[in-house]
Amino acid sequence: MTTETTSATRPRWLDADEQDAWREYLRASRMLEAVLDHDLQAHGLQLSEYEIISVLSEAPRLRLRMSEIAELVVQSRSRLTHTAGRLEKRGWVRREACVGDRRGVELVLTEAGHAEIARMAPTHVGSVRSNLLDHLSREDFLALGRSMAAISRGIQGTGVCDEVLAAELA
Amino acid sequence: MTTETTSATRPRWLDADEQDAWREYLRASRMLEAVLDHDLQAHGLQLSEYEIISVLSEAPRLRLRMSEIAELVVQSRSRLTHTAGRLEKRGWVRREACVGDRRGVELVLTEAGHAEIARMAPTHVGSVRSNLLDHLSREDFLALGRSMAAISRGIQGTGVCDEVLAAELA
DNA sequence: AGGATCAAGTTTATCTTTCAACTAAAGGGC
DNA sequence: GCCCTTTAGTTGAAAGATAAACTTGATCCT
Repeated sequence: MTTETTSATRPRWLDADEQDAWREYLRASRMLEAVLDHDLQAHGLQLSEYEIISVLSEAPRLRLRMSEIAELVVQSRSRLTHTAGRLEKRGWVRREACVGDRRGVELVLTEAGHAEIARMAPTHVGSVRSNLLDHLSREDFLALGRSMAAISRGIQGTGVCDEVLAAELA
Repeated sequence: MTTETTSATRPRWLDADEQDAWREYLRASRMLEAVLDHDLQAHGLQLSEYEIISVLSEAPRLRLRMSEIAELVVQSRSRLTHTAGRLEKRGWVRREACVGDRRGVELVLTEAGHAEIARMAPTHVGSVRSNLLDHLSREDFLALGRSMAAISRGIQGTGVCDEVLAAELA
């Protein structure tokens, strides 16, 4: 029996089809990121900044703890601290002390921030549509979503994230 | 006159399923990037650097023009210039004048570079496997590849890339 | 041929991200 | 209560990415 472990052991190569698929994934994901980001730049904002105010806008009292945001948008805590600082400087977001936990900080969406996201959501959605949805059937798109969900569950399950996220969310 | 382009006009929102799929996509793609990048760091190299020497290693005479590389790996020319400089400093890559076009520069994989990629390919493939392939059936994975291919074709087709890549590959 | 235009790469300054070190507050365990 | 470990978040310096200006060489047009 050839030992079958998960990661580095016996790294049998990808076959031609798998390799193509992987290439396409990498290429398309980069293009998508570039084009979505570009479209948001019209509003002077990057995708990763947009994501932050977007999750805030859907949170219960328009507020979330830093660590929750970091987890949701997959950014390191450090990066989030810096980015939040920038958003705060523009007045779209405000820091507040956390009630139960005096170490904690909550990020709150301001009025201005709320107005801002309302203003750019249409553009962004249009952009997601024209660069992603429009090129796939609804079924293919939903299947894509399911596959990606399986991947993120898988990554979280491997314990790899114990290392990475320990580093990533340091 | 209100200028009517494809993207921003009539931005009907995504329905709940579409929205979930989009979220999952974004989240998983970020996690994947983080985890693959992390695994390569063990060899002191980022994914975007690996991609460059990887495409070189598969090119006809282990060499490609800067602009071709930029196109293949979806990086701006400027970024590639900087990154190539770093790789050159490590001795994995070398710049050579381009024969037919005196403006051109070819990036050539050195012996050391070739050895290096041989050394880390197993790790990387293992990482792609354990973080991506292992969580999907072969069919789902190939379907993912097809969908992503459709997306990149779609993005290139919109003419959006006329703006973006003009900017992106500036 | 001669000038305008365009394409390939690089450069420099600026902005963003990462990395490692740090402060401060919770949680245990005893 | 006290010490030890863990968690939350920040900081500052270094590394990397972006943007715009720039150089040089090709092309096109007449």
